[in-house]
Amino acid sequence: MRKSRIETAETRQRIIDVAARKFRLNGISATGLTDVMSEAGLTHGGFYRHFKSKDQLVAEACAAATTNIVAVLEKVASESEDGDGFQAIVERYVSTIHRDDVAGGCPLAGMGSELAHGDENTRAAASHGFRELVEVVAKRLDPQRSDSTESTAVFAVAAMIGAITISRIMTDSDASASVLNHVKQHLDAI
Amino acid sequence: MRKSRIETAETRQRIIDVAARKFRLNGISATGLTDVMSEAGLTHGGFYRHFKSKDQLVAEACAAATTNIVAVLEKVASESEDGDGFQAIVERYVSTIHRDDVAGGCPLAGMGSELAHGDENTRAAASHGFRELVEVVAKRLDPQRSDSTESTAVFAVAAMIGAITISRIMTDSDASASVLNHVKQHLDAI
DNA sequence: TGTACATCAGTGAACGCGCGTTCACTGATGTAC
DNA sequence: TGTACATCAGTGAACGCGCGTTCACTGATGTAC
Repeated sequence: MRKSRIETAETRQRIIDVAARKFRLNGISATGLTDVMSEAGLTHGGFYRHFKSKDQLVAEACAAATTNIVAVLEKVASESEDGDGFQAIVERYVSTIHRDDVAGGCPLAGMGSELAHGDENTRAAASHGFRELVEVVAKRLDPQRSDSTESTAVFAVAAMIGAITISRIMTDSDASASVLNHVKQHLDAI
Repeated sequence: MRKSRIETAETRQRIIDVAARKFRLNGISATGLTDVMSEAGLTHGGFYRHFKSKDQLVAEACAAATTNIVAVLEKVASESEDGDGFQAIVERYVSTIHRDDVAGGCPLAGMGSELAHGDENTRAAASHGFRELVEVVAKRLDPQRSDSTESTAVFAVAAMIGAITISRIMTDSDASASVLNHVKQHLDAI
């Protein structure tokens, strides 16, 4: 039954990707390893050939998810034809598309409150993700970065994360979209 | 063993209060009914004399927690001696004190991502809490409220919730406090 | 106001279930000669 | 390059445990006369 090194690496990556989606979609505590493994096409017993604990998977899934959202925003910004790219980032992040794509969205919004209860490595991965997010935004706010650019970027990212978190809680879909629009408008005015 | 109507009502309230604290501190999924009941001084079997399910408790605990944070901010604003009260609200909400008081803090920050997975009643309670929060802030931004005041308040509350969420995730305590300070400064400038 | 009975808050055991984790086993892959 | 053996990815059963929920029972409270 042994698999080749390439297959093993692919399997490991597949587990991380599935976990990253499930944790965001249903929550970390609410997602079982059996769920993750079966969606990755495996039985749960093999999990510990790849990770030493669920906590380790959580940390790696968090890192993978942050890397992904940062790459998406980087791409969106660099492809934007007019402006500095900041507006394009906001347009993408603070949108109903992002709100409705929980499994593929920003992990800081999708599992923010649960990440606060994570272990050291998980919180470190999430912290690093936040810093990268801030950097992407800061770079687009002002290529010659200063302390105040950094500060503005922190503020913007906090508002973006808060907006998506709230928009996913709200029961009224229109009110939810309206929250996103208000936040978008204020961010554009920064 | 039957208790008086007054005692029954007190017990019910005690369960809600304990739950509201535990859910914020450790997360909703991660908190068991046995935990809640034993901290309320009861055995777990009696739970269903007061609530028909855990979901119902989650919804009521969420409502209780939002009512509480709104009252705190209302009080802080009305007691503030200078300014319009908005600054006092920001000072209180976006603080390391709030960051470190997870069990007694804002439920939208403490269990935000988990509330998005809640049932209809839970999400309705959380949505209502958000609207109240926005109203408290809007009232202090401008007593003669307009649509744009409302919009600014939504933006401010989103940033506040995002800031506390992030500050609790970050591993570096100084960096965490610095995020709060940056957000606080930008909100004060609104 | 006093008595007889119904109600029901709280107890503690039990339910089925899924959790994270461990382990003996399998057989294909990787390694050493 | 070919063979012999060690490694180890994945399987499937099992572990102890805590979960949400149910239930028979208890005895003090509430109600009806």
